[in-house]
This record gives sequence, structure tokens and C-alpha cells, in this order.
Amino acid sequence: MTVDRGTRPSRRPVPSTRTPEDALAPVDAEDTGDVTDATDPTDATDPAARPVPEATVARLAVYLRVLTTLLGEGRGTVSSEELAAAAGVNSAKLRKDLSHIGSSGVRGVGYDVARLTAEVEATLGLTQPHAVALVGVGNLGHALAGYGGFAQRGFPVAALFDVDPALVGTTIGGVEVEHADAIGAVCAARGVTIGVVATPAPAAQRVCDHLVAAGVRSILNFAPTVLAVPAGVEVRKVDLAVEMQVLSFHVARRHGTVPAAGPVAAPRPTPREAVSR
Amino acid sequence: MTVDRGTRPSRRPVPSTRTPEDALAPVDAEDTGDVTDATDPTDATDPAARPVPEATVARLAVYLRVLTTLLGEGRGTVSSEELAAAAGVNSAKLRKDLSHIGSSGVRGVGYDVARLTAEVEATLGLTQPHAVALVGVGNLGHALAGYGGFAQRGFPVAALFDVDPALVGTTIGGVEVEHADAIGAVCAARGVTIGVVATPAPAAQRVCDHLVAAGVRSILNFAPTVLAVPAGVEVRKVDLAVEMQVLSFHVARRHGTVPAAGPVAAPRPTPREAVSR
DNA sequence: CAGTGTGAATCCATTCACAGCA
DNA sequence: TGCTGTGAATGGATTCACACTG
Repeated sequence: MTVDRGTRPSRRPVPSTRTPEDALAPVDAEDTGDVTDATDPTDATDPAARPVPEATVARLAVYLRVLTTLLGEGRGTVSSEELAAAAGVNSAKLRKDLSHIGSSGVRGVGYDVARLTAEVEATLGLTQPHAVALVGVGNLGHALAGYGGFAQRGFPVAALFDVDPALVGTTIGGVEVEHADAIGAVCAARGVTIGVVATPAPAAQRVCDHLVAAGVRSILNFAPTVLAVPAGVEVRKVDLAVEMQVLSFHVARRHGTVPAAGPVAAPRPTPREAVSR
Repeated sequence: MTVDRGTRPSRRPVPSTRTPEDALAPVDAEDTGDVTDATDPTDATDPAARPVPEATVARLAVYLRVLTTLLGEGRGTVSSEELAAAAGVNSAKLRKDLSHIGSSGVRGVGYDVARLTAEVEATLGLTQPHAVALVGVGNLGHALAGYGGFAQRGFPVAALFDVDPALVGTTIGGVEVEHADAIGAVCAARGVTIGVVATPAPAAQRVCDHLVAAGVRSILNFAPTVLAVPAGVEVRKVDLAVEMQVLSFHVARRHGTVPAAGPVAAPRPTPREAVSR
């Protein structure tokens, strides 16, 4: 079951000269959350390259948000220091991140906001819209569907699904809710590339299978379950329970195991300060 | 990063017997993410260092979910291999994770489900409830507040806040929505330890400041902004846009510039496990 | 034996420090 | 002179492999 690696990966592939403009190459997935990816080493279609690390990709999205704001304010350039502070990271990390996408800032000056914005968007594949299908229009799903941010960000909601007869047929944000049995046909027909699963845990795997069968290779999972997917399909997970429990861990660690109401560290308001490190 | 190593972590919690009352629980989920924390190394209140790595903590929550299910099925023991498969990680990682919390499995047999469940809960600080305050009862916030999973998981929603006059005074899930101006007083009075920010981006930082001033040291941020907090306060971020963009990146990477022809058609049964039910 | 616990090796990410260019 | 781009150093997390034990 577990992959048996045996090949001795040669040391450094040597970045060599990065020629192509948007040389996007296969990267491996795995992040601090959960990415059930499965990049296959036997992939012959990759001209070999070592681009954008996973951790960097996630931050690029954050940089993009800041850049968008700056662009709206009419800023012409930004220094790595300023952009980094706004994004909550240190400047060295930001510069290294940007170096991965082959950006070019101007020494002594900084980065051209407009240009950098375009480069980041291109790297993230945002130059073209990605049709999204959302399955599960319950409590959370409804909120997600109603939230207009999707379309504005280049992720038009192309389809909504549920199994509840009371919901099928209704319209949310201009999109009609269809029965989950139609996932396969509808997603294939509308060219859905990203699927969002917001169903109860028991139904998640089944829904996921249908999405994958319809050709969807990227899934965002809100259901509290680990989804099993074939190689080549990427799953990112958003789990509220996990987040809360991680915070719980830190609360507990903070004041030992002793329950509240103690002479524990004073809940001083504390000063305000810039983003750490 | 931070963390002052030094003291020998003679970790040995063992919180006696604990009631497996809140075992099993259908829940919903949410989030993922990035951690914009600011752990303070100068913490003098806790002599015992922190043995559990961050990455491990996040996975413990996942293991716990699986364990809860197993417990509900009446399983007595599990092997690292089985538990790992169900949690979507490899067995070596799982064993190392568990070794950090000082768990003890039985060689040749596996782990005692009930005991391991208790140990993980103790490590995550779930032996006592953590009062939660949710700020921003709009689209998403309302869905989160209405979702009953919080209380069942040991995170009772102690307060709801918003600034919209139309919402203040209404009741959601038995909790009344109060005006955001009362954050300080209410949180302090009700002993809130975890704050959830679900406001629009512009209001997030202000709300965060109020929560911190009220003594809240752990915050879950759903707003698309980087929150600046003083040292000692931990912030975990859940950003939908970031998740979508990361997936976008992978979609783009997959079929470079050329739309995929359509390789894998059927959902290949892969690591299918048995977490269902 | 089957399966845990863990040192050692490896891989990935962050940080440092500075050369080099506008 | 100021700030980018990046080799090198450091640190954390994952994987391997195997000694050891119920």
C-alpha cells in the first residue's frame, strides 16, 4: 500500500536558467493542513523543474489581497518590507517567495504594484475563471453560496446541489439548486473544475466520488471526514472542529491544566504591536 | 521560531478517568489553514515546555474524530496502521505523533481506543469547556452560530455580537445577539477564552483588539485580513479566498495551458478506508 | 510474530547575511 | 544609498528502518 520509494533522487536538480515566461511545473502538494494529493512520479509530461513550493502558493494568495488593495489606492510601488508587514510575514520570506515566481522588483526601489499583481495572478492561474460546483446547501453551504465573494474573485458558482427535496429547485444567488444525482452530468457539461463539499460527513465521500467521476480534480472539503481520492486529485480541507481544538490546546498550554479563576497570568490588555517577526 | 526549550518535558498527563460522554458526535466543519500566531517565549507561567509540535496538534484533532467513531462502534483496540489509514496519514507519522503525547500502545496489539481517546482529549485541553464568543452574525457568522456542533464539542457559544441594529436583540441557537460595543464587558464577565471573528474585513482588526483587551488569547479569524495581535495571542486563520486560489494554482499547473483531454475517467478506488457510518 | 517506539536520515521551509544592481 | 535576489545556515517535520516487547 505504501509507496515504496527506491530511486535515489539526485541531489539538486539545479534550477538552471528559468526560461519560459510562465513556466509552471509540477510541484508536489502537501501543506500544513491536509492535502490528500498524489503526485505521480511516473509523470512523463513534465519537463522537469522545481517551482513554487506549496507553502509559498498559500502565501501568494495573501500577498495578492494586499496588492489588490494597494492597487486600488493608486500605489505605484512597494518595498518587500512594507508588503511583508502587511501580509504578516518577514521580508526575507516574501522576497524568497517572489523569487520563486520569477518576479522582478527594482533594486533600491521595490516592486511595481501593477506588474507584481499580474504576475501573482498568472502564477495562481487566476487569469481565467474556474467554474465551481457546491454540493450541500445546508447551513454552511447556503452561507457559502450566498456569499458573493466567489464570483468576484474569479470563481463563478456554476452549480449547486443537494438531496433535500425542499431545497432542490430553489435559487440562491441566481443559481438553481439541482439534485445531487445530476452532479456527474451537470459538472461535465458546465466544465466545473473545482468542487466544494459542504455536506454532512456521511455523504461526503459519495459526493466526492461523483465529482471525481465528473472530472473534477480539485476539491475543497468542509465535511469533517478524510476523503479518499485517486491520484491526481487534490483535496484541501477546512475543518472547524480541528481549528477549535488546536486553539483549545493553546489555551490549555497557556494556563497549565488548572481551570480558570486563578492567579494565573493577568489578562492584561497588552500593548498593540506590529505583526511579529 | 519561539519556544524556549530547556526544561525536560516529563509529559505525563494522565487525567485519571474521564467520562466519554461527549463521544461520538455528528458535526460540521470548517476551516483550515494558516497560523498567524505569536507564541511568546518569555512565558514564565508554564515551566513545562511544550513537547507537542504544532503540526502534530492539528493531526491529533483528526485522530480524535476517528477514535470517537471507533469508540462508538465499540472497538476495543486499533493498530497504528488502521488508525493512520482512517486519518489519511502514514503509520510512522501517527506513531511519532502519539509518542509526543506520551501515549502507550501495546506492542503486538495496538492502542486501547478508550484510553487513547482520553489521552488525546487531555492533550488538546478538551477536558473542560471553552466559552466561545462569535463576532459578526452576518452570512457566515449566522451559519456558524446556528450550527450546533460547537456546544456538543465542548465549545459552548457564550456570546454573539454584531453592530447591525436589525440583528442585535435577536436570538440564534438560544443565544442573544448583543452589540459589539459590549464585547469587552461581556467576554470578561462570561470567561470567554476563544473568539471567532466573522465580520467583514474592515471591522476585523477593531473587533480583534476588543477581544484581546477582554483577555481573549485565542482567535479564529474568518475575515480576509491579517490580524495584528500582541505577543501571547494566537490567531488561526480560515480564508476561503486563499483556499480557492491554492486550488486554482493546482488546476492551472495540471493542464498547463492546454485543457486536459480527459485521462482518468472513472474514479479509481484508492485508499478506501472505513471511516464511514 | 505483530506492531509499537524511536534514533537516524531526508526533505521542506524559514532565516540569515550579503553580493550586486538601479 | 537602498533594496532586491539568493547562497548558505538553521530548524522543523516526515520518512525510514529496526531494535524490542507483549
